[in-house]
Amino acid sequence: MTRVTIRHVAEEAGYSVTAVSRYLNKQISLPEQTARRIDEAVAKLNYRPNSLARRLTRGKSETIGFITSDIAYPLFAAIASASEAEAAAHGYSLLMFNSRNLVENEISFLSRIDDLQVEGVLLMTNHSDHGQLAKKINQSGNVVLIDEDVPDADAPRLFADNIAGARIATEHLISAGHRRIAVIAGPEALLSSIERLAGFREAMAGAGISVDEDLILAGPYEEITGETGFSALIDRPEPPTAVFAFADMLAIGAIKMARKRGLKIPEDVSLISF
Amino acid sequence: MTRVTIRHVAEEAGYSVTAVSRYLNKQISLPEQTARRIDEAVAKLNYRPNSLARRLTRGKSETIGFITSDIAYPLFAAIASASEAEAAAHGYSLLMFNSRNLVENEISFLSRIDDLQVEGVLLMTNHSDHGQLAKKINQSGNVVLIDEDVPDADAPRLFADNIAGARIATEHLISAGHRRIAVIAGPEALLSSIERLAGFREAMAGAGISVDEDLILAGPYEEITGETGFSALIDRPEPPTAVFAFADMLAIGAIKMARKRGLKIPEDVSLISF
DNA sequence: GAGGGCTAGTAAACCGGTTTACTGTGCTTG
DNA sequence: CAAGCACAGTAAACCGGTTTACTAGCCCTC
Repeated sequence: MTRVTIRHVAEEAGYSVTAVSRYLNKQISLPEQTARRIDEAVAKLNYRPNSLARRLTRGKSETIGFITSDIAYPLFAAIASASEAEAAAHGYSLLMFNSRNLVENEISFLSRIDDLQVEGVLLMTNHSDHGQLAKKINQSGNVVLIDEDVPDADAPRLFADNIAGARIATEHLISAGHRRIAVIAGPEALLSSIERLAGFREAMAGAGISVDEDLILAGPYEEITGETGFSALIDRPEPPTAVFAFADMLAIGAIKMARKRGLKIPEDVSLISF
Repeated sequence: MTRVTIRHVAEEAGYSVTAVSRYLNKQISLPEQTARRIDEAVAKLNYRPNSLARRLTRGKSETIGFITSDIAYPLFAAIASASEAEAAAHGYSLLMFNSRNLVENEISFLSRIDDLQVEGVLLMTNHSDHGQLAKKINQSGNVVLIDEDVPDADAPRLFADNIAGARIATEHLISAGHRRIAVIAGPEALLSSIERLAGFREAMAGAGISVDEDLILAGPYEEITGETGFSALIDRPEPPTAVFAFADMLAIGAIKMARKRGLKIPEDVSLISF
């Protein structure tokens, strides 16, 4: 079963390759009879253009890269789903990469812009950058930063409203009567964590509650941070009555630890997550 | 900024394109000095081979398709993450497609095997098939069925142990003292749902408990099925004390409905999910 | 000193499309 | 009735790699 190429179609139809190519790409209009003979040849041979060849000549891959630390994180999976739908609507496909939160992986994935594997990249990083990533982004171009910032990168950005979101979450806990509210935050240098913390402080200040700095813990956006953070908070002499986790993975870790230690949510301690 | 091609490198190094190509692909060993001059030319021009061109000549795309109904479903996201990791370890990439559970989308995505966009496909379907899908799979080849079967398809398969899993889940509920156990199942024609139901019945029979057929509801693996199913079960004259949801999406729907109706899990009714 | 074999390369065809530049024919039109 | 133009279609170059088949020079050996 050798592949059917456009040359086979041309031969079958009795026209030149050029005519077939241009007709199939609708760049030329041919008399009805000619068109029909080409259509028939295509149908008879079941011709499907080799998309690799087309992309090579066109210089476009009709593919967009999608880089997250791990697509198994629910937020990223949701963004992936929505992005793929929009890409598909424009005839594009999404190429998925999991960086495992390593800068070198992110950079090597971004290189695929250079070798034309992808036309652009949606980048959701999850750690702070010391310049390498920004440099690569500026070199390659066609990168969009989603959810998390890369300082000094020259790229469009699309972020959640972290400040307002955190304020609303905090206000919800306050209005439920909580005063001792703990925070399990993300990495200290990350925009999302900084902004969410700002929103939290804003809400606390607005309610006239002073923030107990000992109740603010930070760490990577991973389950283990939620587990150890929750444990540490509960062990304090004056434990919090509510915990605000800055990400779902942190909340999941906290829930697991609560169960392990026999604490019930929300009876024993309230939990809210961004 | 025109692209740097292998011809530029050859010229810069003072050797033929052939030599450069073969050297870079390690198909030839050259004297140290020659090798160095090529390396230097590559470095100086910052040459990156055009992967589209390479794929065209090699006839391989080093890409695998990954088709789910929606990658936002946690199970699929987890499988995607693991698959991508394994693919990356072999130098392959994963192209993501969300079929929205429509056969025609699955079929059109599978066609990308035909036009060489992907070398193979991991297919997780979520509905029963009336032959079209199986036909397409058999035509294209290089499809692996994951999580859910397509009858009559000639393809390798990788499924969860649905029977044993459902049996264990059911036994867990029974050992916790439950006798009136309800089931919110998946689509009746789907292998996963059929097998899980078999596992459930096995466990019930093993414990000598008769199954109340009115407590077995079925529907698509979507939140709404969980919501309406849970509601219907609760409204029965003799409601169940425990509910076994055959998928996470069903359980999420059930939890939402429980909250809406003021019922607590597990105080008022137990819930377990496959 | 002719033949064999190795080294260090090279020219040209090829992958399967797209695109540019061009041709031959017939119909208008001044 | 010759110039101009539209129509229908084509040959060949091109995209940027890989691969096949081949050569020129050198050393070794019988």
